[in-house]
Amino acid sequence: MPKPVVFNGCSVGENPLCCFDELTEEEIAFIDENSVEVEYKRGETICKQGSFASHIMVLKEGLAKIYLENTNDSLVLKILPAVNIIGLPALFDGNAVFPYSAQTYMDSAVKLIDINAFKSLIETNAKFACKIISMLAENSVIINGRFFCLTKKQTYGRLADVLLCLAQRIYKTDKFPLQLSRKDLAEIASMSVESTTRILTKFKEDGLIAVKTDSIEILDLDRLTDISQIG
Amino acid sequence: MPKPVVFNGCSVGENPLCCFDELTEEEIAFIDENSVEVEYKRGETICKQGSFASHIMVLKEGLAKIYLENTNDSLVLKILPAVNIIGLPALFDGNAVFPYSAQTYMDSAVKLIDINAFKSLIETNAKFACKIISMLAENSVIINGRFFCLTKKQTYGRLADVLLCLAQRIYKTDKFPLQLSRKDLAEIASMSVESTTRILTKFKEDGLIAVKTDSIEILDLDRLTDISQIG
DNA sequence: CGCGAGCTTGACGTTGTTCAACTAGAGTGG
DNA sequence: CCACTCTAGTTGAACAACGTCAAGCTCGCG
Repeated sequence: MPKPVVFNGCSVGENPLCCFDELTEEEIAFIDENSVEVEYKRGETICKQGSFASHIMVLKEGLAKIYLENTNDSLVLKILPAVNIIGLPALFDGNAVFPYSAQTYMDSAVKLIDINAFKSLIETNAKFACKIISMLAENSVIINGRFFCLTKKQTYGRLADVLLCLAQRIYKTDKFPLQLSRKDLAEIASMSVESTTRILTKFKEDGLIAVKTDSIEILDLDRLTDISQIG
Repeated sequence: MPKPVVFNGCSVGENPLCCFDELTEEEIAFIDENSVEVEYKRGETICKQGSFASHIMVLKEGLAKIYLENTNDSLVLKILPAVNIIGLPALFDGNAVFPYSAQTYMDSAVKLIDINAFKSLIETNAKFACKIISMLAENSVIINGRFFCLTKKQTYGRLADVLLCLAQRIYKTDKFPLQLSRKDLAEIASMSVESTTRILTKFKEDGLIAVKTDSIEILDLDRLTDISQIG
C-alpha cells in the first residue's frame, strides 16, 4: 500500500540554500566583489516582471512573495522566507528578463549578485551548476504542487493549506504572528477577501484555530490537515 | 506603453530541443551506448509519478501529456509534442523519483537515456549543464503561464487557449486532426466534459471554429485570441 | 440489427464571487 | 478630549459560473 500522494499549496522548499557551499574561497570572494546588499521596507518591490534582469537576488532576511501579474490579475507563485534565491529562471533566458515579480511582506535584506558574475561561475564550476539545476528542479516540483492545490482544491482546503504552510514552513511554530492581512491571505489562497474571512471564522467556531488581532494559533492540527488534504 | 502581458495555457516551448548540440561526437556516442529506444502505443504510460527514475526520456515522435495525479484527481501540467525531453526534474532530486507521470496521446517513440550517464555529462560539460539550466528555466516559465491561465481564466478562455495551443504550437496549422477526445480536451482545460461540449458548440455557433468528427479548424483567430486573453 | 462508447443537451444544485451595509480600531485635527 | 475619517475586517443577500445528474442521440462495430 503506497502512501497517498499529497500536494500542498505551500511553496517553500525544505532545504536551506546550499548552492554556495560548492564555491571555493576565491569564488566566494568573486561573488562578494560583484554584489551589493540592499534593505527593503515592507511592501516594496524587489524585482518587477518583464524588467531587465541585471542581478540574481538572495533574500537574506525577511519574507516575500513571488508572483505573476497582468493588467487585471495577479497570481502568487510562492511565498519565500529567508534564506532563498530569486531570479534563477532569468539566468539563461534569451531576453534576460524577470519572468515574475517579487515584493516584500516585511522589512527585508537582499543581496544583489551581478548576473554575469553568477553565470560565469556556473560555466566554470560544474558542481555549482549541478546545485543550480537541483534548485530549479526542486522549485518546479514545489510550484507544481501548489498548481495542483489551487486548481483542484476548494476554498476550505486551500486556506487550510496556507495556514499550515505558515505554521510549519515559514514560522515553524503552531502560534505565529499575523503579519499578513486578510487581503494577503486571500491572494495567497487565490480567493476573495470575504471568503477568507468567512472560512477563518468557521475554522475558529469549529475550534481548529485561534485568531487574535496579531497572531494565529493552530489548535487542531489533525483536523486542519484533513481539510487541507480532502480539499 | 508596454505591450500587455499575456499568459497562455499552452505549455509548449518555442525552442527545439537543443541541449545535445553542445555535445562532442564522443559524448553523443556515450549517450547512444547508454540508451535504448522504445515504441509506445496510444494511451500507454511512459513514466509514473513516484516511481524510481532510472532514465531521462526523449520523446522523439508522437504526443504526450505530463500530469500530476492523486487518488481522486489529476492535473495536466503540459502537453508535449516531439521532440522534447521528459524527466529533468528527477535529475538531482535526492530520491531520484519522477515528480510526475507521462502518458501518450498517440503512438510514440521514446529514447531512454540512463540517468547516471546523463548526469555525468552534466558534471563534465559545463555548456551542456547551462543548456539544461535554460531548459528547466524555460519550462518553469511555461508552466507558470499555464498555472496563471488555469487559476485566473474561466472556462471559455481556458478552452480557447487549448484550441489555440493545439493549432499554433502542436500541429502548426489552423485546421488540425482531432486526435483528442472531449474527455482529453476537458482534462487539459481542467473542466468537465459537459462544459467542453457546450463551449465547443457555442464557438461553432458563433463561427469561431468548425468542428468535424475528426478535425477542428480555427475560423476566426482574432476573436478566439480575444476570448483567450480576456479570460 | 442491436449494442455500447462517446457526445450532446437540459435541469438543477453547489461553490464562491460581488455588492452593499455595518463595525471596530487607529490616526488626525480642532 | 472629542468628533471625524479612513482602513481593515465582518456579515448577509443576490448572482454568476460550473459541475453533476439524467436522458437522449449518433455512429461504428460485432
